[in-house]
Amino acid sequence: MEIMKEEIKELIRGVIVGLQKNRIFPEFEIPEIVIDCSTNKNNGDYSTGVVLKLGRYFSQEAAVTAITLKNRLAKSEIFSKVEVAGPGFINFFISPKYLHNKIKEVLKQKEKFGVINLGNNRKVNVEFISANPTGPLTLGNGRGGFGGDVLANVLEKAGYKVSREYYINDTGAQIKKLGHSVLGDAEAVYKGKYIDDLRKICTGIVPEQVGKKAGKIILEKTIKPSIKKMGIKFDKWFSETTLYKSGEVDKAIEELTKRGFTYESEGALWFKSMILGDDKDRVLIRADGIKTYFASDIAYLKNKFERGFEKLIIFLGADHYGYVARLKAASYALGFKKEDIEAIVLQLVKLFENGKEVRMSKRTGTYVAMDELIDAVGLDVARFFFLQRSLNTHFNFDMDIAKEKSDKNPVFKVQYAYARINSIFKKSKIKISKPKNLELLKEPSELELMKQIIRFTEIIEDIAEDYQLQRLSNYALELAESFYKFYENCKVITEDKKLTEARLSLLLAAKIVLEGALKLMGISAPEKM
RNA sequence: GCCCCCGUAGCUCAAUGGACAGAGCAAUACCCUUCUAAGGUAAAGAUGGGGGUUCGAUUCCUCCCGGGGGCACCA
Repeated sequence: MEIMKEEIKELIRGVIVGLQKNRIFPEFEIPEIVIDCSTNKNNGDYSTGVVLKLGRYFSQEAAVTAITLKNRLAKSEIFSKVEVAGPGFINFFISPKYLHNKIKEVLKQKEKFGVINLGNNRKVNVEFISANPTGPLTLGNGRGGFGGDVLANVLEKAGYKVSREYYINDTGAQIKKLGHSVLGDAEAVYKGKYIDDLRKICTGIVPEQVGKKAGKIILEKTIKPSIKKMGIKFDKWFSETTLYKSGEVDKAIEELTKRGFTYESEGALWFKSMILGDDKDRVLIRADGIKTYFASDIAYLKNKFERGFEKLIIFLGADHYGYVARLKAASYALGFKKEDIEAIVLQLVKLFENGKEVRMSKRTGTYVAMDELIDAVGLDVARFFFLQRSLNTHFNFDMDIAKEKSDKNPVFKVQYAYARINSIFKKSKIKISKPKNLELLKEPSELELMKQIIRFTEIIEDIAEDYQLQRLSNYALELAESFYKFYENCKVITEDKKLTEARLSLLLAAKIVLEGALKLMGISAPEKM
């Protein structure tokens, strides 16, 4: 299925080329043609300011040039009207006939509607959460969790072959600290009831061993159940320990050395990350012989690329921001491309409860775990709440509002629309499998709903390109709203059998897309509410 | 000191460099003998401040003012 914006883009490009051939337009390299989805209905459904960008190639005013372009474009069946406005915008009004055809496609493709081939089946690895197995998942982990999961869903829909991966830091300093904490000795850092509980099960005297045991229990009994509760399924749980056991860490370090990217200083082995864009060089092997977390991370990076992934998407907490530069440096040093690593940095989630900020820290034992949040507000609300916000802004989560007003949460607005559509189908007792009499749909609210339905593919494309997940929740809300307006203005079940069938056909398309959007977000689509 | 993120309506958040800056919650006035009122309609309400680039800036650059986070032989 072609994306409407792309279709318009190609059309414009073709017309410009034609005008150049006929020497009506001068020769110039055609810039990227940007199609805007108009916010104001008076400005058409879509618009472009491409002529304004071409200004320097024309002696006459932009508006005059735009008119020439417009006259050619107006011949297309896609539009019912094309007009020039303002300084030289070209506004497009999508024709009902075109919309009817698109709705036909939706009914034909059903749940496959929205699938595009942007990814061309390329393998992408999405690594997210990857929280240390030292305690329950926090709201920050939740943000990354939902974000990673939904991005993976969208990328799949956009034609990528996606693998979801969780990296388990099951060795090293954090595990040792966990061991101390469980033992309750002077070097303990983590506190909380779960540590006290672990103390009863994990006995021993060596911190590393106790920590490993405790980490395993936390992973299996706390983290994995939480993730299941969050509605996330990982394709792979990757253990850091295996990188050491297989000798991959040593191999990675060797390779960096072979390529001339390491040096020794003060008894430690350093990686020359500074010449590759990092702030400073980084230690791979400490003076005491212990390899750093960064060393195993490089091995992990290498491992991922060697498994055939063309792109690595990594979700990082804001506190790991500084890590991006060195990861990219390492990937370059190993002969991979920096651009193939895409780091998504999550800004912090702050929690407010009873009007006050709750400082979240595993170390002090004061935090609200993801589990508690889901128990309090439900998975659908939790997901929507997180997904509405851009990942790179600070996010204040107000527990009081989430709890109190949960029945007014926008997610219900979307689900309610879905439930209502179902209700209408139930009442109508008419089964629609093929589109019928679509040409009868010409009310403004009907046309608007159709336009909204068709935008789904654009949303998929946009997100697959810029990873701005909040587009999806916004879209779902807009689609729901279009449905409500249709619902208010157009009665579906009437004496007019043909019109009833036409409107049911439209509703079926709306249902398919609404369900598709909710599914991408991992939110349920209830038959009734 | 250096680096990153943020500052938009009373609150929480949107807005691939485009036209009149959108939602939800809160507040105002209407609409249930009508396919589910968790809905609709009407009105009200915002880009921290100064420069700059541009035909056009919430968006890009710069300075300032606020808030947050990084700058380990920790992970």
